[in-house]
Amino acid sequence: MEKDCGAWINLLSHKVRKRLDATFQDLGITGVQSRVIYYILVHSKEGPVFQRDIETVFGFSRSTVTGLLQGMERSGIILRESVESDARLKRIVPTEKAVCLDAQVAACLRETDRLLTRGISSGQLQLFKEVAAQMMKNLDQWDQGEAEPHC
Amino acid sequence: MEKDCGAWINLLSHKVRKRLDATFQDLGITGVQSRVIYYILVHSKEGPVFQRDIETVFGFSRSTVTGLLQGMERSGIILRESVESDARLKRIVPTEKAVCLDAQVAACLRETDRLLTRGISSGQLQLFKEVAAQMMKNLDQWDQGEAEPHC
DNA sequence: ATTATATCGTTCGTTTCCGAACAATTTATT
DNA sequence: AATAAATTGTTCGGAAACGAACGATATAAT
Repeated sequence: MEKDCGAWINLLSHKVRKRLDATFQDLGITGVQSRVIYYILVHSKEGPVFQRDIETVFGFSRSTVTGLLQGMERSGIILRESVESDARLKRIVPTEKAVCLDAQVAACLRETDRLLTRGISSGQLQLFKEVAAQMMKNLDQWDQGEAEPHC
Repeated sequence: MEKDCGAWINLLSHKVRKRLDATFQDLGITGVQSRVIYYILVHSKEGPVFQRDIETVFGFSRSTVTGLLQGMERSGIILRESVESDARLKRIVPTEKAVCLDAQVAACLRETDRLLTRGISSGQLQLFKEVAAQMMKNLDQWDQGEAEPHC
């Protein structure tokens, strides 16, 4: 029985998350949180980061982002501040605690990526990313269209 | 900012699941359930299927499989029967309802895979799978070893 | 035979994810 | 100016995933 592409991707994704969770357990944050906090740390230097940025960058749904950030606020690694210029928005701000984790988080993410791509040439990796990008495009196109006939 | 491999994979995985969920909504089953029921339908012809088979094939944890199958039993697409020869095991049996869905499920899974791989040559796809396999091996190796230094 | 070990499934609490329905606010239309 | 439409975030219920701790059973070791 041939395993389809989706199954491959799902399985791989689980394993990656599992590894990330284990890696960051000592730091008191989860794998997904590590990615989000890293993004916030990097981009809040350049300008304000809002919830909807997390949505678009990570491809999470609105409600997912809400829950995720609530958890992170509870853990004390971010704050969510109201914005005067637009009352709908909330600015995501990293706390002291998050800034302290910065170097460690970055190192862990790099290390995990190194492990993941062990034994894979940069050329192969490049093609892998290209294929992944194409797949993403395919799914997004369908998502936009939405009107395609169900099978 | 370079997006790391894990992020790519996670994002892609979500989108695939989303698409599968939407596709199977009309049939009253979820995306993951569709994969599992397909596996069961195919393999229960050859011999009994137990929960642990689902574990190994899909890479899910024990508790995940329990919950998944409980949901499927509640939906009436499978039964879980005790086995006389070994009281620990439970045989997973597809119901009438599941058998009726067989062709549709198979078609939907194929269709989703077709959409996913649109615009990707079979050579590229082959390499994609090889890279994914290597990544899986890398993660499994670490999982076995476990003793590697945390970053 | 008894004890130890391994296997299989359940339960519990938690995180991660979604869609749908909602409220509040901003922007566009007219 | 008033109404319509779009954007942002929340809440709710549920599915999908995990680890840890547990009980029951089967197999191995002594």
